[in-house]
Amino acid sequence: MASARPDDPPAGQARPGGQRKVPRAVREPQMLEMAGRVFAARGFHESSMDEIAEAAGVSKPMLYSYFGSKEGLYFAYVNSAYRELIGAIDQAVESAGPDPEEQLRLGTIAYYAYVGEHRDAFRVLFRETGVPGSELASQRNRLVRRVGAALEAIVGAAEARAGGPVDTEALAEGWIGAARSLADWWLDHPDLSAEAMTDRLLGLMLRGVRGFCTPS
Amino acid sequence: MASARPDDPPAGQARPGGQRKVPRAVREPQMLEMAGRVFAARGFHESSMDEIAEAAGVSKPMLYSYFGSKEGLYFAYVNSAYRELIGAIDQAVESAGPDPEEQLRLGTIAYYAYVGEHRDAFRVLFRETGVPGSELASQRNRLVRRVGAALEAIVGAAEARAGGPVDTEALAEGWIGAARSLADWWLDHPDLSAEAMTDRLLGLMLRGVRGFCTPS
Amino acid sequence: MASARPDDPPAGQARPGGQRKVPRAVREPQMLEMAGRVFAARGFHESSMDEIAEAAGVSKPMLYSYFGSKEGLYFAYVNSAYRELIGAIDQAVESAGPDPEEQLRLGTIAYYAYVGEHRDAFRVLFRETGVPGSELASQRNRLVRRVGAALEAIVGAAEARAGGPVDTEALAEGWIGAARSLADWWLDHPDLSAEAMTDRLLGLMLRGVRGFCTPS
Amino acid sequence: MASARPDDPPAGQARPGGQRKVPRAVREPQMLEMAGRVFAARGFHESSMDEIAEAAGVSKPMLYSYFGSKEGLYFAYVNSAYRELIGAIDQAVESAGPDPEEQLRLGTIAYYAYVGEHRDAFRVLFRETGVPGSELASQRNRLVRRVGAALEAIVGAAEARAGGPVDTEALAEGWIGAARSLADWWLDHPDLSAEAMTDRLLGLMLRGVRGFCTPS
DNA sequence: CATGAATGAGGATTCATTCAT
DNA sequence: TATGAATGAATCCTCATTCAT
Repeated sequence: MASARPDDPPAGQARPGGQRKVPRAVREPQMLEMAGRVFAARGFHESSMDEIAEAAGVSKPMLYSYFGSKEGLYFAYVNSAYRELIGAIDQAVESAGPDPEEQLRLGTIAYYAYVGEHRDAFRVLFRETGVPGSELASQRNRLVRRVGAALEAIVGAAEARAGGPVDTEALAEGWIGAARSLADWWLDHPDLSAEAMTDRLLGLMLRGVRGFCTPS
Repeated sequence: MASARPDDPPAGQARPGGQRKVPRAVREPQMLEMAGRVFAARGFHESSMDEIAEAAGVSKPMLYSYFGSKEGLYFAYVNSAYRELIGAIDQAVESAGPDPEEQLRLGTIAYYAYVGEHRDAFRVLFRETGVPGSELASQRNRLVRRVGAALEAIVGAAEARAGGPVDTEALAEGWIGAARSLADWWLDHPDLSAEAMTDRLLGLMLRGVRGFCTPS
Repeated sequence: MASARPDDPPAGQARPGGQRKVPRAVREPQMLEMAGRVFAARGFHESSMDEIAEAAGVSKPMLYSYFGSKEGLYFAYVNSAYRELIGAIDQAVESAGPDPEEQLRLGTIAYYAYVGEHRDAFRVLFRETGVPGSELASQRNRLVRRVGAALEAIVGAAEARAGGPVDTEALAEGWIGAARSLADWWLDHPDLSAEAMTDRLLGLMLRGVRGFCTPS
Repeated sequence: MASARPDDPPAGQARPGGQRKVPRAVREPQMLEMAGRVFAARGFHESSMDEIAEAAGVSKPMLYSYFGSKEGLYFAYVNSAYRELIGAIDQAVESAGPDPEEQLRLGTIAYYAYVGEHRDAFRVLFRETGVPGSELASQRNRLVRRVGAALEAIVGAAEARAGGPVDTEALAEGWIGAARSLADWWLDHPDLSAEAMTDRLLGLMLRGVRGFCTPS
């Protein structure tokens, strides 16, 4: 599965020498950081404790002494990342006034700001990695293009002044993401019909799509 | 990681006798079907060819002779599933008239119908499996609840007549899914600011959310 | 072990249609010939019955029905090759007069002529060891005895005071080893004739053989 | 192919307790030694890492951690053996005076002495071909060049009018082939000393080499 | 605190070989 | 006769995990 290595994790600053007696409070974040890079680059299963240990400039027994197991390390990383993300969002929301829409806007900015600054964390938290996915792109793209075409037709080529094709692609991605998540949720609430799910999705998204035609 | 096995794949009908000399055209779909079940239940990496072979009532060398490798098998399944899904959507879209919104509606129904009837395929195609995910739920849910609260506030508890809390949760899931997908797309188009991404997401979703307050 | 593939075996004439009902006397040599090519190119262990069957344009069960096993096929090939080689040498020796040195010379020419015309056979016969070789001993010994007889005649039973039969056998082994190595070297310097190779070998060895008669 | 197991490799001293924490410098030669026994007894392909590991009283992952792969282990063994052999020969040659024939004689004695004391190494080095051998070429060539140099000195650069370097190389190949075959034969007639073997080889070959100087 | 050394367990893959047609 | 389909049995190799220092 050589092709699955997206990009080798950026080698890390692993101070060669590896000081001894570094206090836990210092070493732990270092290890988490490097673990995150490796997890992001390789996915959970393709990451080996060996590589993480080396990247972090630590010996494997250290990893185990700190985190207990590979999963423990993974959870520790995911948790800390989630905590950071949610913390950032909470702070942004609090800094907003009482207007829920403003809260949503600032929270979303915080979300994207976090994603922009912590690509690795985002990859680990939200992206499907660790599955031989490269060849799936073509099929996935067909789906995106299908949806994109329909959305473009709705938006209307004429009115789509600023955006152009790229915009519609992003729209389609968002649409599919929402559809997927709703379906995901549906799997745990199976007492609804496909039509009901469709109503929900359209109810949520269609106005927004239409809105791109007319000035808000 | 014994606890990570979500639910044992439904055992399959693997006729113990395992007929010999079944023509290829018959055996291949059987194998794909069972492979799908196992992949859906365990994820790619946790699925072993041994288990798949046993579930399919076939010997491992058959799997290799038909699909070449574990990845080959995975791709074969994913491809056939994607093909089915896209085929179903295309058919639905064609059966719709020229109205793009109607196309979108029927396509979406087809999508959910497919998901409803092929849970395994959906899991393999769209769900991140194969990562020790169970314990992440709590964190993820905090995020959903944050968004859900904001959305609920917008929708207004008073006006949320029919939906109730579940609806808002679904809404939040959809929102997060869209946000995630847009972020995913952003990773490949990094020349936009976090604010620009936020504008996109709000532009797409906010109207829809608002719409839940007022009769469409 | 990709680097071990010296040169892909020359693809063979495997008639695509694969006639049915070909009499054994015709098919068997075809199969042996192709088997030899593959064995020579890959070595015994790296050759798969699949590849041989395909190269010979036959199905694997045919191979088994004719030769019983992979080793059976290998032995059949080696045997037939040895038989050819020894036959050629015998004929050359007989065509020589009674002079043992002339016999040796003509026999050696025949040896190199055979090697030159049947590179594959040479490779299989003399290059590969580390192979289920025990049963080949009989054939090999015939070759040793041939050479040994000629050498003994040269040395002269009368003068061979100290050495006795064992000595001549050792002599023959040494002779054959040198001949083999020179042939090996010839494979990489193919611009010499069989006669030239024979001159080299005789020039190197004959004096020594003669020397065993007279006090050094 | 049960009958193909010539003689089970001599079981080794693999202390059942298998000490832990043996330093690498100690364990590596142990492993090589046992690997050599197994390779000699079975040949490369018939030797399994499982068996070697067990014979060496080590776990398989150790083998891989030390040598990387089965081929790596094989090369490591062959290399060390070649180095030893060539070292012994070099030392003997240096201890000889300036006379090339004496050098050849002492070198040959060293060769047979080594073979007599390291049967396993000899078997692996010279019996097995048809083995991932490409990288062995360099070592083999060193041996050829050693012998070639001595022969060339005997022949005399001055008199070697026609032949040139290639000839000497062929001569050396022939010499080594004869030496190897005699050693091979010696393995089955072990009641001779290394000196006796040397006498035989020199008696057979030396006159021929000398003959290249003077018109026959 | 920190690690070099070691392993149990299991996974993907291949191949000689044989039915059933 | 001839073969497409099928498999049991290994083999190489990797990895999370743990002693002993």
